[in-house]
Amino acid sequence: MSAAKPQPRRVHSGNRRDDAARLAVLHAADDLLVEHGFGALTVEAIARRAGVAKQTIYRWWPSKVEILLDTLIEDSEKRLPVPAGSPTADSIRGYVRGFARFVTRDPAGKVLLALLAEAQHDPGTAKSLHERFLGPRRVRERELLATGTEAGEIAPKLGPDATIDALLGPVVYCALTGASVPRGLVDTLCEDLLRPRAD
Amino acid sequence: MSAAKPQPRRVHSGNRRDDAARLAVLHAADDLLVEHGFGALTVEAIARRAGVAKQTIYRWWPSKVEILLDTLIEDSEKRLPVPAGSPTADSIRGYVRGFARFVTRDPAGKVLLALLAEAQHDPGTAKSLHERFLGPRRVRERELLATGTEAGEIAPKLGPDATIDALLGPVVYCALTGASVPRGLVDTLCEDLLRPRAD
Amino acid sequence: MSAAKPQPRRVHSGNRRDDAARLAVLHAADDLLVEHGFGALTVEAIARRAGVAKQTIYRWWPSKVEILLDTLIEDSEKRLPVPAGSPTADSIRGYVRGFARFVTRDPAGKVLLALLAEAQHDPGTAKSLHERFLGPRRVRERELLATGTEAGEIAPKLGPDATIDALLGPVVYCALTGASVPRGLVDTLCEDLLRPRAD
Amino acid sequence: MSAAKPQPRRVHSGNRRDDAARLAVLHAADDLLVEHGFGALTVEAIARRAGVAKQTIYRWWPSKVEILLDTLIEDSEKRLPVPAGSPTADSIRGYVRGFARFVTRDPAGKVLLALLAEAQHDPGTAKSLHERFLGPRRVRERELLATGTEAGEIAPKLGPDATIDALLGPVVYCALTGASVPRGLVDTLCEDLLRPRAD
DNA sequence: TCATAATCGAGACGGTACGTCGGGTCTTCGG
DNA sequence: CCGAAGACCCGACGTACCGTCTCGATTATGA
Repeated sequence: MSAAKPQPRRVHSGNRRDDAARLAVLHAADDLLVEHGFGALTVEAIARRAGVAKQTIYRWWPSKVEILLDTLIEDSEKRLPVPAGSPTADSIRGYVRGFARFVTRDPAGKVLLALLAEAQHDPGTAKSLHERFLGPRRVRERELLATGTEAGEIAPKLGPDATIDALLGPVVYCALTGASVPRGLVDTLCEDLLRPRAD
Repeated sequence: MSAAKPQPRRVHSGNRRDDAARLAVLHAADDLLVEHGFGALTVEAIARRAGVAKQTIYRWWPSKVEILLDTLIEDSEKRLPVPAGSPTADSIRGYVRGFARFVTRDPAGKVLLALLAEAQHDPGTAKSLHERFLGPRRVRERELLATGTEAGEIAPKLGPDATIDALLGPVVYCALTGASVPRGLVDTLCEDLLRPRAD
Repeated sequence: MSAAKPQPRRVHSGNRRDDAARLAVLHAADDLLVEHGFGALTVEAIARRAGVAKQTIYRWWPSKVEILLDTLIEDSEKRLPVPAGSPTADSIRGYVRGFARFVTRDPAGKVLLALLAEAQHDPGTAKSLHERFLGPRRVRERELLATGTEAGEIAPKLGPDATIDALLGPVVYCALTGASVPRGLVDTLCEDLLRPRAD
Repeated sequence: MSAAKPQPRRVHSGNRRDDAARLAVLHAADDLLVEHGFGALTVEAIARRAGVAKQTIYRWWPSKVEILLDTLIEDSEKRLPVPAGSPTADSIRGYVRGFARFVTRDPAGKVLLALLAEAQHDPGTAKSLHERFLGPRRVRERELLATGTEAGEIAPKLGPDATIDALLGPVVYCALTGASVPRGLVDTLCEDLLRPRAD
């Protein structure tokens, strides 16, 4: 590091999309959200922080919401995968517990909350969030329940969507209100909703 | 010269706060939110629509969020009161059903969703929402459960906050994702959570 | 002074115009102009400083300019009277010297400069300034020259208005540009313009 | 679809300053001053009239005063240059006459009067006006007198600054009071002040 | 080999809304 | 009726971002 070169200025890759710029944007967005909240998440601030021109952002993302969706999708697939294969009652309960942890403690969970919030303010966000995150994930969650039911691991008394809403809803609501998820809540719901009465 | 009086100009009340202006602001905010969404809810737009000077808004409300809170508090007390007196299992279930209707179909419910959303973006909103709406209402909801439990009407298996989160959370989550509350969801939850297994 | 009475609140006189309020306004205007410049001279600031309601100002003065004109007229008649009676060449020169002092050093002179300036920005000010100050004073100055000429004290080579403009103009210009009046300027002009060449 | 191109929208020049915007601002300011006076000369009005964003004005000018100074400097150098080279008594008198015309009849002269006025209200304006207009011009005027004196064309009886103030002051004063410069005033002053007594 | 084409940083541009300030009008209330 | 107080509508202030644009430089590609 020489003092004579204060800005080593990341060199870009010519003709092709610059992946370094892409990552810089994603991380800048993530960091700004976590550090200063959604209010500080302006395109200008992201560009500043990422050391990127605004135009570079607008070239690749239609809005800051899509940036957040990109990070959310990547992170959630790493840190909160929907269990595949043949689930057990335990693994399903584990997923709900993981969801609670994700949404209340993981920085990436803040991104989901922020997008869920922004979706209330802007229909375009709602559409994107459903198409790119909520919808696909819900499909896999339904498969999870279906496979578990077929295998006799669980016997939900409600329909699949109702069951999922009943399990995840309280967790999300707690996160949105800044509360921690009360101890026992997830387990009780899993027992009540996934086991038949005559268990 | 008579026709040259183009400004009938609402007359205001001198030294005291002008209640007509107050109501005009509240209604304008409500209308704008319902008609064009939170994104269009700027102080300038409210002022324009209400026929009021911006300064009059800033004089009485620190932010547009407080305007919405004012309307939410007024409306929710009219349209979704927490049952007082001695509750029955039925009246408690009725409250949860009413909550579902409020939050998915009542225009005033949109205000709650918008504020819950904005609270994710701005800590000040979160604070106000808790202090002025969520907190006081939660107090009354806890009393509802406590009275019902003492009277032997219900026997919740979870703690009061967990019970309330488990009942209202799914409803709020459905509303936030734009889904309607699945038929049977509320009833099933009430049965499971408010009655002991061996009922 | 008792701590229990923080505002001794000047008592007003009921039915008649309150002269204390009138003076408080005039002094407040004067003080604000001298201390913080014309930019700080708002009606609100005058009212604050004078401990007077805005309406009291608007009731008696059509604008802050008229307030300044009131003080200017009062002060200039005290501190820079146009010599009356039978003038000598010396007394005329003394008047011009006095004018220079007034306009460059006397705080009341700042009021004249401010009004002359404001007259460039606002035709109403120009009108008032002429009607209430410049015009009447010019009348007396012309009389001064006329009487002096008749008495043989002076023999102006230019017409009366031209002479006055030529004598006072440089002084005003110096004041406006923040310069002091160069030594010898006034005397030389008086000699050249009031005495015939072959004197 | 072809006629659907309603925005011909002046195209701007990318990374560099848009000269069209610069000129639009200068002309808008000039026009507003002449048409509606300094009172109507708000940044918002200039922006509106010039078809320019407010930010574009604030980007390049610290205040509306500097806009006026820009136009004044440009215009005065075109329409009222200080004679260069070797002056004659006639060319010097011609300059003073030109100054009188400029300040009483040329729209650009109104800009000078407005700035001189605003300088009374605001020290920053005074500073700028001196540094960018009055000072440099005064330097050239002193050179004019010095050169003329050396050449024997004139023999001022007063110092250079006093001479200039005595020549221009009356003209400016007449302009400020809305009067026309009395016939003979300029010529008489030039004769008296630029020629030695024993002429 | 070298023109072409796409990307990048930079940042000017026309806009909209922000929250504040002062202007001038009005009404209430106490003396 | 006067004066203090202060709410009201209005419009300008100077700032922050929006999303679009043009620039000049950089670099991989293919004629």
